[in-house]
Amino acid sequence: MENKQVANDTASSLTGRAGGESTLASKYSPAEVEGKWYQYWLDNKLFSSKPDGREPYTVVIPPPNVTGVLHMGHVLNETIQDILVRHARMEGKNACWVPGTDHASIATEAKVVNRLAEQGIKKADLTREEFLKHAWAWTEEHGGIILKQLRKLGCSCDWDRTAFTMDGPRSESVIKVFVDLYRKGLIYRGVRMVNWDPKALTALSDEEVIYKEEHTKLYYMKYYLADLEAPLSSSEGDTYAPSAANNGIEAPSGAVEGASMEGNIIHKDDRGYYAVVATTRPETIMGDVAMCINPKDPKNQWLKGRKVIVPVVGRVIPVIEDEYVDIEFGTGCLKVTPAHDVNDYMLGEKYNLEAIDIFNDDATLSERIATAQQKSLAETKVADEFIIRLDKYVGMERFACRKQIAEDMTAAGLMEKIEDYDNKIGCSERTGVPIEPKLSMQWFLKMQHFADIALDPVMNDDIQFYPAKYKNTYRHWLENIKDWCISRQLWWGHRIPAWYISPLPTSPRGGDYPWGKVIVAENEAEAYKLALETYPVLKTLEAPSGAVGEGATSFTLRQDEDALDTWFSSWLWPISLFDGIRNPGNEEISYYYPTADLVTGPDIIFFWVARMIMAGYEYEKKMPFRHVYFTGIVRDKLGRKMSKSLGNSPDPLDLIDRFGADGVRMGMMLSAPAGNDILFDESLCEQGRNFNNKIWNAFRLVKGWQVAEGEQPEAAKLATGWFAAKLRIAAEELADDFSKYRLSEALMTVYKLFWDEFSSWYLEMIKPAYVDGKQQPIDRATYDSTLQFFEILLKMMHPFMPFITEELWQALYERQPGESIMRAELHMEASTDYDRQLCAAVDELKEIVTNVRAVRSQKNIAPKEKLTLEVVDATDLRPLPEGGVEALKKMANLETVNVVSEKSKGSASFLIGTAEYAVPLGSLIDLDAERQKLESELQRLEGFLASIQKKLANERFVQNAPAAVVEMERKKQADAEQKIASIRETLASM
RNA sequence: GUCGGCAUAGCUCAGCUGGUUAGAGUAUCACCUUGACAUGGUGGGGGUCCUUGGUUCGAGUCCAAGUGUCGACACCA
Repeated sequence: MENKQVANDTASSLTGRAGGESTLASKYSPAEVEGKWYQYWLDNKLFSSKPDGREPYTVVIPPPNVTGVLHMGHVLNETIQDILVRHARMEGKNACWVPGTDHASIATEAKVVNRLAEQGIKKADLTREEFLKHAWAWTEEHGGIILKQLRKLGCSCDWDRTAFTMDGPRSESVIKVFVDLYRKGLIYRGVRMVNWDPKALTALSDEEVIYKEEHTKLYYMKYYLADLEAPLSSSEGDTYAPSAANNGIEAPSGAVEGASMEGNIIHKDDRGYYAVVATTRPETIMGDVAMCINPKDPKNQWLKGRKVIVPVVGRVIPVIEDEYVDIEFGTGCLKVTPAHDVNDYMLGEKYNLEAIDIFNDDATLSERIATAQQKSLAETKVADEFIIRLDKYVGMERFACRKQIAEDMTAAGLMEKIEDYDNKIGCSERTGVPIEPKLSMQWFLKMQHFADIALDPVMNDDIQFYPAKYKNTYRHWLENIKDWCISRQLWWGHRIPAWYISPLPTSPRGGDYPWGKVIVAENEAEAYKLALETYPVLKTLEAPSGAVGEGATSFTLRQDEDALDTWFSSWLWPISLFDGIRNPGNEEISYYYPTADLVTGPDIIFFWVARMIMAGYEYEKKMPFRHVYFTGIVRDKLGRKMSKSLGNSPDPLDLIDRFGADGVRMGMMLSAPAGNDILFDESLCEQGRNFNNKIWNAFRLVKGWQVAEGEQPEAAKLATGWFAAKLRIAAEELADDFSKYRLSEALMTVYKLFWDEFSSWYLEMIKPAYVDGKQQPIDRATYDSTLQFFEILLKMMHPFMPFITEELWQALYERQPGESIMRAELHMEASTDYDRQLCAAVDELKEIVTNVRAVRSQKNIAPKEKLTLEVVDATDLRPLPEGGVEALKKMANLETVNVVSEKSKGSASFLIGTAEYAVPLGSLIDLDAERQKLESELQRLEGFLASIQKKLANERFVQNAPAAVVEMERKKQADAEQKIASIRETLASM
């Protein structure tokens, strides 16, 4: 409490200060500053955007799940967006960052179901309306927490535009699009094999299935020949090839004519001949309707045309032949279960096989298995030894059943063997449970049309991907596109706008009436109208008493129960946010669309990115965004994915408390090279916080100075000229980094610019001296320049660190109410050749200073002790820029800088380029150490020279290399020779 | 299995169309409680640029093969 009071005073005393003595705390305290400025930005509507004459810069947020909480992945993603948005805003663009949340159909519904379960309520006991009431309550309770958290991070979203994928305008847009696509013939309904999530009880799209490696078993089961009368071979043994060489062991009689018995692998035991089928899912034998072999499989020729008995079940099934079967896998015998495997389904279609669905929706065993068994046993006589009554499995969970049936089969002698097997199992992305392929009636979107319109713009870089490698992934998906299953057996989501025409109890039945026909329309009234138009026969029916409205007739409409896949709303996001679906061509969509940059993870390139591109071209005839920046996955510093179970995922809000939002943002960006995974390390946030502190203290220094009118010192004149040049050059580097989305490099550029160039060099060069323990005032010109530089630096840093830069920007000069660094534009002049020369000259000065400091360090000379510097063998000080001598004296703490023809005895010398400098050390000199140092330098130079000479001695180099390169080598040679001579001379004189 | 990315200092990464004996940040070591900042200052050490071959006057950079690693996609009854 007390602490806070002090800090508040600090903050308020800061604002409006114009010079004078500093009472600022020596440590920057972000907690006292960040909330204040965020509120200020909100109060002054600084995030808000309206269409105007400026160039728009639009970003739509990848909407986080409405009930989600902020995690490190969000921090990365949103920080990048905020940096881009703030940068664009400061370029003078009309930046608009639209926030919002996603209803996340399946995830949210699962959460609501769980919560209801905790209260002892089952979803099945609720009506749709009741359930939705709970879901909305949950959404309102937890919804938007994440948006609040984004404010802590400093995100400059236009909050007035906050949208939700299930709010009014977005929902209407979704429905409109569904109807439109249906009418275009791109949406259809049909029974297909889909990915069924038995926990969520819904179908999923192919993209929602993730494959997991698992250690399972491969079960080898015996399928006995149904022709029990076939004569057994006279020989013993399980496996043999009945060739002449094998003592004429006979194959079972009745083989298909012409089938070669050569190389067959035949099994038999005392029950008879059998085929072996390998499967990972023995429980699915209950749905077996055929066995399939490859007609070209030499080891299974003997099975051609036969019938086999499904073990346990006792059903007699045919052996069919199809080249789909892999001869090499298992035994080459495939059991065909059309209801429970995608490929088997295809075989079933091809050979007109029955599909026996053995599971209930929750993947427990259905009663149907028992009924089917009874039916087939009634048709065929199968000995009891092959059969187990299936009643015992009814209601059993699928994995329990698998275990049980394997045990039972082993006990009954129906199992040949069981092997360990590594398998990849398709699991639900959301619930994690293994997917059950299931035949069901679903809605699909035809994708070929969309793939056709969405491929080229990415491949020819109308839409640019960063990094570009994801173009390949994108192309691969589009070139192998499959139809999109868009219906979900869920309630939380956009309900499919399809109605089925149903008779009333009083309605006549019969072929003329369209009972069960589907009508797709935006709402029920429309559907009603459309039904009557489409099926005029409905008009002939008498309206029951009490029916109202024109054309009211004796039928009813029953709406489809299913909801749409969440992504069916997300794919419209860049359009629906500006109401482009409901109001095509409105002012907002015309102005803000296409958006500029999309920042998202590569994991949703198909779910979302590709589909937005499709919708964009379908509905706006234009790309939805110009650039896509794919972030990496945030991992811990050991490279592991962040996960709750590992406990290696820090809470972003906790990090913000400890390091400040600016510090966390910086920590994140320091480790975030575009496109690579991010190895997040808390110590980077610490580095960020330290940088904030550095900025803060530089500010304390500058604002603590007394200003006096007076001559500008030579050193300061040089420093201000140099730093102005440095800023111009840095601005160009920054612009280049931004244009390539190299944000961590841009950050590193400003980091070094501020810390090294500004704080360590510039401020030290201009800092007024202390005389008699009192700091001297600074001259007006230098002070003014310094404040200007500081302001430019703050602007450059603002996108990365919005809070501290606002705090200091406000305090740097007198500001008007409502003004903000956010809206302060940063326009820099182009750098010149002169700038570069000046920087090179100052770099040389810096090198001299560094060398003198090194001499001090090596000789243990206190920084306070003044030294002399000799410029050896020069006629004057011309190599140094104007003011350079003064700057040198100040930075290296030199008494004098002398031009000498020969350096003093007992001095430490060094070379900068070809110029030699010496620091006389008198008795402090350690000649041996000095000699050693020079000799190692000499050795290095000689090696260097040798390599150059070798190059130049090579005729082909001199002939083939560009003249400029050869010239450069010659210069290097001359320089090296000169340096060597100079060192030799020194050594000789020692 | 197919395709793609990556491999450079202890760590994380730059290094662009080949052309100084390879750079940054961080870590580390030594020294420094100076008057903005010890969340600091100054200085130092640290590399077989994964391996092998090739192209070239010249390769961290281009090509090929291999190894390791990460990812996408496909199949696996």
